[in-house]
Amino acid sequence: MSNNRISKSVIRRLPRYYRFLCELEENDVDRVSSGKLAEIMRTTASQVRQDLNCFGGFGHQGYGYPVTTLKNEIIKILGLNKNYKAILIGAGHIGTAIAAGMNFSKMGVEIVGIFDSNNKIFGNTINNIEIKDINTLESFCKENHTDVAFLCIPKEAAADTVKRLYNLGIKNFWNFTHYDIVGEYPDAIVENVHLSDIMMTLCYCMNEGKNE
Amino acid sequence: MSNNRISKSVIRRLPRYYRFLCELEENDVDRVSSGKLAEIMRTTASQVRQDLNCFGGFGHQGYGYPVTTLKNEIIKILGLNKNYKAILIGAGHIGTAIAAGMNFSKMGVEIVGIFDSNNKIFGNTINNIEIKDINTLESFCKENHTDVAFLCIPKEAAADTVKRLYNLGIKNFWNFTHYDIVGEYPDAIVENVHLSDIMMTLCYCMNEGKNE
DNA sequence: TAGATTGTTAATCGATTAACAATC
DNA sequence: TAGATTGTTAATCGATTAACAATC
Repeated sequence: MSNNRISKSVIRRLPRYYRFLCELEENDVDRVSSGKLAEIMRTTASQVRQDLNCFGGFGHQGYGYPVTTLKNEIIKILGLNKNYKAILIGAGHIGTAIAAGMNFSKMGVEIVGIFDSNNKIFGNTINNIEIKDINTLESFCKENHTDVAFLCIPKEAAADTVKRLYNLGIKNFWNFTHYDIVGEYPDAIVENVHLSDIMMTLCYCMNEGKNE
Repeated sequence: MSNNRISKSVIRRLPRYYRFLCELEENDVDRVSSGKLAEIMRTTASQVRQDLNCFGGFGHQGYGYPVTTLKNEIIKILGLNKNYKAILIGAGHIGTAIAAGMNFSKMGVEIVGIFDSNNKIFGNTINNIEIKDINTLESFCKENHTDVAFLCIPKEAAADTVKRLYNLGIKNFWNFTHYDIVGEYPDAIVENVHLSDIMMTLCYCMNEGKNE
């Protein structure tokens, strides 16, 4: 797995390759050409070959790519076999949706703790995971290995919470707030999901061309 | 508002400009230079000026950009003043989180209907909006103008639902499913949110560099 | 073998950054 | 006026696409 700086554009496409390869596998397709994969992905055969070649020669000339092998390689490349432990902070609407609605086991990720500041919901469970007092965060993390934190809290609470997490050695974040984690902690690894930004982009696109 | 094809990269940054300009306005800052804005946005002054100039000369040499004016221009550019009417399909975890947790009025968007196929929740409300039987979709849309649909349903239901919506003349989608709307309807305007893809990208980044 | 299809290099395209004259 | 800062053009950088020799 030669890892000489893969661009973010390539990485962002990997989950899509993974999804489509899973579908092909389910349909008992055992090989696929870059052309066919490109068609499914709505891109070019060139891009498919360039992308996959970042990680090694998984294809065979005249044959294409073996579906299952390639799928398994992408699992390893993405690290879906790593069994990451996650904690979720903020059991509000979005936090609950994430914890209850997503299939993390498919990605080798496990939510091991859920925290909130609202004492009315302490002890409630989401998917059999108890909601704990955010004040017990430090003691929990000292006893339970944690790889990544999902931030589903109001923006006002974010700076303080991230500081506490960072001080506990947690540097990986899935951030649903508008707090700029990387601005404050340049070595943090962050994926931001700014739903309202995406909604506004959609507003633009709906509006586009309709201006005179 | 000269609209000769603005690139998607620029559009995706507009909501961030908007957010930071709102913050500046709240702090009673009345002007800002491209350099200062770049610092806040963690980009370059060059990019800020290039971006803003796509839409016209909002700045003044030697002075910078007037915060409130610029903010209001971006509202118009994004179309946050259009009062779009949305319907939400699927009142499960993510649908509920979207309907209950987001501040759409800030973006000039209003959810006017929520639909689901589960008769156990018909009549329940989210933010005072009643959950209706998906079978009443057609009659509802014929009586109520609808600009955009939020798709928060399982993938299996997506193809059929999108077909019904498309046939009702709805071509704008906020898509939380993995169904490929544009593949099927090339003239549809779609923003996809693939949360599991983002999570996998984060897995990669957490994994990165840790491979020998 | 002939046909298919890869891996990889070269060409193109687009986005970002730098530079600087214009001007408030 | 001098200093600041824009608007805009040119240079650079990166990502995508095209082309083709290698080879299964």
